[in-house]
Amino acid sequence: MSVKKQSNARATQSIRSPNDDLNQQIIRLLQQDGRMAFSEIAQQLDVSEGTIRNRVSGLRDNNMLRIVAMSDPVATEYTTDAMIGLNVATGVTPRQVAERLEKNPRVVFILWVAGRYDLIIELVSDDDDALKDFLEFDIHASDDIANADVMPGLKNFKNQFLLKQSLQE
Amino acid sequence: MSVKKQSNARATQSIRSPNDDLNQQIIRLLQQDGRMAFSEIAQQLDVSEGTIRNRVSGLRDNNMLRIVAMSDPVATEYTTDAMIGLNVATGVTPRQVAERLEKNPRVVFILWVAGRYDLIIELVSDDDDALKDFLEFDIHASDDIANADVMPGLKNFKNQFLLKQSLQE
DNA sequence: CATCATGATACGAAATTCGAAATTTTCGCA
DNA sequence: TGCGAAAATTTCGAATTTCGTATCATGATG
Repeated sequence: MSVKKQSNARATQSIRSPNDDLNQQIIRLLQQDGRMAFSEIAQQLDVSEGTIRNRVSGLRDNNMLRIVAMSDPVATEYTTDAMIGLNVATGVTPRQVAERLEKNPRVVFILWVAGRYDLIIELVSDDDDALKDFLEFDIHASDDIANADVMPGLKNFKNQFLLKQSLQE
Repeated sequence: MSVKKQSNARATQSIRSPNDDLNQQIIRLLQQDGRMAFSEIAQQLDVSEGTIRNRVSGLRDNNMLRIVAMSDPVATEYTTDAMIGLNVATGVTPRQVAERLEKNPRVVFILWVAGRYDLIIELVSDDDDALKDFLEFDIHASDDIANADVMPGLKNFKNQFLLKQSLQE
């Protein structure tokens, strides 16, 4: 399957956790069952329960991991969704624009990229005016954006974070 | 009299959902924290712990509820992350391409869009060759893609999980 | 080499979950 | 309206898990 680098004490010194591979394995188990007992995870991964507890709470505190319930109807019904490719105005950094847009709760994803655009963002909402409002107030009303390519979502085929995650069963 | 849509003794009865409002409230709480203790849920909703336990296991058994961990791959792994805008070849539908790419576990997001591209996908991985391999085997080796704009991720400013309910916190 | 910091572990106490039986509620039906 | 069966809820002691905290191991630092 994957590469499985066990003791790669190299650059994987992540944001705030050593031994990243353990975190990945914990996450992998919790992705299958978000309620799996820490003690069982510990047993499967051959470490102590306290370690699992510390790791999980650490990951959660840093918003790197979220354990939530999803009910199929709800999860499948978020739709009005658009990807927007942005080019920032001259003299403005992508970071500055990102920090402004970040505050909008409908913007759920902001990635600084190289290539045709400077930023790619994802906009979701449950009401049809959201896109219009966003364009009006967050894009056109600001002079830090030179160009915005709006690509309305038509159908979401895959989103690792939404259900469907049940693979490998 | 009562409009509540309380116990619709129709087909929904057999599954296991009498008092639907209670299920909704349970789900609402678990959407905020998938690990909330049954006893605490019970306390908040003023029913017994056993009821919560029965409801949750019933919902889960019937695949009406899923409790999973979601991790931000970019935050948890040290990954290369790319957004790729795709245009499908003539005579091919975005759906067909999506169904092919969907199988690749490194593709975590596939959205059919209107606009400059047909599909926008997100690729994550834990090693640097992944992008090259993906382009080689999944893009160039296939004749269903007319164009691919690769935009390597530079920095992820925001990646909020795309759950409707997370908007209302 | 001592010290400090960080993470892992150990362990008793508190809390939670579990299984199963008892109780209550629901609902069809005469 | 009342009865009985089925379903849902509650109860409760035991098993399990989680939690708080102290201790240990490992590096980094001066």
